[in-house]
Amino acid sequence: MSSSEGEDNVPLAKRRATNDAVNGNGNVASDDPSKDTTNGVKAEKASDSEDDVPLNGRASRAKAKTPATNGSAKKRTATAAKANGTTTPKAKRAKKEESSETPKPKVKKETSTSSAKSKVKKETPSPAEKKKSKVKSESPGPSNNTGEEEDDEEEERKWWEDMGQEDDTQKWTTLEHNGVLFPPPYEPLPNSVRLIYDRKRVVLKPEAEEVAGFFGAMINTQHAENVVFQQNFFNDFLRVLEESGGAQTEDGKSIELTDFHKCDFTEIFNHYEKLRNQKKALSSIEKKKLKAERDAMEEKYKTCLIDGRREPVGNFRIEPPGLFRGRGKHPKTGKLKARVQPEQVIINIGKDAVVPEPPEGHEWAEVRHDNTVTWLANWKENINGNNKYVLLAASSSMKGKSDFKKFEKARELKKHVKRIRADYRKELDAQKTEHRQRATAMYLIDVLALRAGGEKGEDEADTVGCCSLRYEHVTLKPPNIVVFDFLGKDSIRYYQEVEVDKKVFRNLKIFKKNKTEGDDIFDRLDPSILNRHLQNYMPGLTAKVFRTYNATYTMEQQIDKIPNEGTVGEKVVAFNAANRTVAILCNHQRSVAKGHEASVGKIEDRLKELNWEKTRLKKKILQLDKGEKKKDPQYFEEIDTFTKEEIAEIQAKIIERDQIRAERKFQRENEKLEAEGEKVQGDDVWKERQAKVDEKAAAFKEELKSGNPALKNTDTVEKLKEQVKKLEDRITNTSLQLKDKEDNSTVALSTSKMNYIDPRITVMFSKKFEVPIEKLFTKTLREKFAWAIESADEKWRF
DNA sequence: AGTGTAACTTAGCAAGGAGGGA
DNA sequence: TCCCTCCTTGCTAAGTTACACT
Repeated sequence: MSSSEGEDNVPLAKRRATNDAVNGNGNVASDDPSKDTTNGVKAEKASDSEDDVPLNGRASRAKAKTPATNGSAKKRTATAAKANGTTTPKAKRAKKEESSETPKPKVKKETSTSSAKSKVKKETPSPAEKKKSKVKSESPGPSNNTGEEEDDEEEERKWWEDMGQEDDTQKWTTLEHNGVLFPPPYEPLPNSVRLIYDRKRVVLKPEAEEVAGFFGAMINTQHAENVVFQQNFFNDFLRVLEESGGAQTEDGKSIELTDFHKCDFTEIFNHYEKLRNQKKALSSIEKKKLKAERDAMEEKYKTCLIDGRREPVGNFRIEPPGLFRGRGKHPKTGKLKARVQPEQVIINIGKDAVVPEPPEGHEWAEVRHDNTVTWLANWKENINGNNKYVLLAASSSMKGKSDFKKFEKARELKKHVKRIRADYRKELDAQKTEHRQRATAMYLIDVLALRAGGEKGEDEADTVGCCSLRYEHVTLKPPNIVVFDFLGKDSIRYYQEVEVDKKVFRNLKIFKKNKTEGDDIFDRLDPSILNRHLQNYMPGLTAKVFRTYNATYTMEQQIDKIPNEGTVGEKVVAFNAANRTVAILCNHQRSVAKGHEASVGKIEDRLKELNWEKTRLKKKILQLDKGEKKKDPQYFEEIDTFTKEEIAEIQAKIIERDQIRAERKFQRENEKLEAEGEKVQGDDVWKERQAKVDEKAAAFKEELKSGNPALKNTDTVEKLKEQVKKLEDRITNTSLQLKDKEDNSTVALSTSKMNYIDPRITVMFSKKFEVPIEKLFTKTLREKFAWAIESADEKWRF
């Protein structure tokens, strides 16, 4: 709604990220800097120019306060909000709670369902409440839900119409669900399939065999070639082997396994490969039937009831055991990810709901009734000790609300960004190193969209973000070019040569002084310090909000540049180009698809061919009328661009292709005839076909010699010119396609579309440019962003 | 004040299915 | 019509951030 008032933002210069990602298989693509197409980047976004907002007491106070302050976050939040004049929902709540008798529920472990419930009920009798009681009466048995109440759906889904006054410490009032789905038990291999060790087939207990199977099934992947992965797998395998009583040869002698390289998994691999193929080979009817069976069995897990509304559950499946596929140089990659037992799983559910039954003979670790969290179940994973959660699906109102809030927060930042930028510009000169570092980091986060960059442990992959940048990640090229080269989240390489503000350059130089490889550049800074500082400007402001803000802002700028003309297809391409700018800003890469090079090569060949065909047409024109050349010499300039060798090559390719096509066609026709019980075509037919190909080849040869294509007697100058035109269209189209393919080969558009670009921008584009939303959002995305599709119009502004 | 952890959000990859061109 | 490509979908790893704890 807030119309773009300000040019407070110079659009980001185009940058080109490198494709040198780690491919997720632990192989850091060995650096080949020559490959890095690096364009210098001008980074000057936060120009203090025309700063009409008075830098009033607020800013200076915030600044003065920050260093000394160690008051509670709550206090600061309230102050900031007050100073702000804008009473955000959060601030309102804070005020409310201060005055209300009940202190803010400090709930973490113990459940305050009842107290929190009653409190909220008194304060906000929301529409959802009313519905709740209504549905409640309809569905008596909590957990035998099969998704009936379809009637009041439209009503249900419009949570976005009354956003803003909800309590976000309490996530639900009633919650019913059917728990989680465990993976099927291990099915031992048939006796014909064994691990082979030192050329001997060995017998394993199912426990050990399962682990060997995990590896065996993936020996064709990159993981299996990673030495760390092999080591970690083998250690865990040996441990399980020992625990299960060791291995025997087939004649019953016990055998000790000690050397990974003596293991031969081919039998196991072939077995699983066979199963995969069998599954693939099923008829579509059988596949459908199996799917229907699976769906029926999973039905009850797919939804839950929250405050009486039926909501989709996301990952209700407990993660199956396997080998941990840590990314990049993760030290634990390949370790055994153990099977999760019900005894490890905590169920979170409403107090009055029926608790789902654990699998026969088992029990849940705990049944909890914590309404301050959104998860339905959780367990601790054994590799890193992380918690895994069963959460609602992206299309649920719970996720929708939090998405909505995320984007609203980014929009809120728009109001403050000018001042924040002015401040960190000024603070680039601060006396205190801490402040100078903070300002420099803010610059990087704002301009380059870096992540916050928290500290990481020894037992994780060595990746960094802004605050954790080290000496070796930043190279300075005077006067003010900085080369960033580091592995970020997911071990994706960030490589960027950037022209930065002179002060930033100077500061980085200072921060690097007297340090060496391994030392933190920002040694006085970490995300919590940075975020604490940001809270002074705006409640809830953190480093990551800048990524959202800048992504959406950039998208809006890009869209504003698109002319509202042309076909839908052209508009979609333009939209994607805008999207790509954002993806590049956020460094969203993907590894190049396996067949990419080949398929690009194919298109290039095709282009070459088309261009050659064009020169042929023009040569034909000249044969018909030499005078044409005088009329328009430029038009005929290109006719000699191809050397004889190139032409020969192109011709050979065409003939080769024709040959293959002719053969294939002939074969297929015969197969069909045979299937229909008719007589197949004989040699004579084939000879005819072959002759045609040979004829063309001969004509080509002749043409190569003479330099002139043979004319057809239907050819006229006009017709030929028309053909040239058509060819030109095809050429433009094909090169556009090629460019798109190349541009997209290393850039992932989906991540920014899904997580960073306010969907209302896309909806605005859809409406303003009359491009159906289906062309911009997939079905899942449309479900996820239903709130945006309904609430934004063609005038919507970020 | 620093550290650890819970709770989410963000991320790229693999498999599979839909859709489009020869 | 068939194949192949491309895109979606599902999966789970890897981040961030708030907050509890000491």
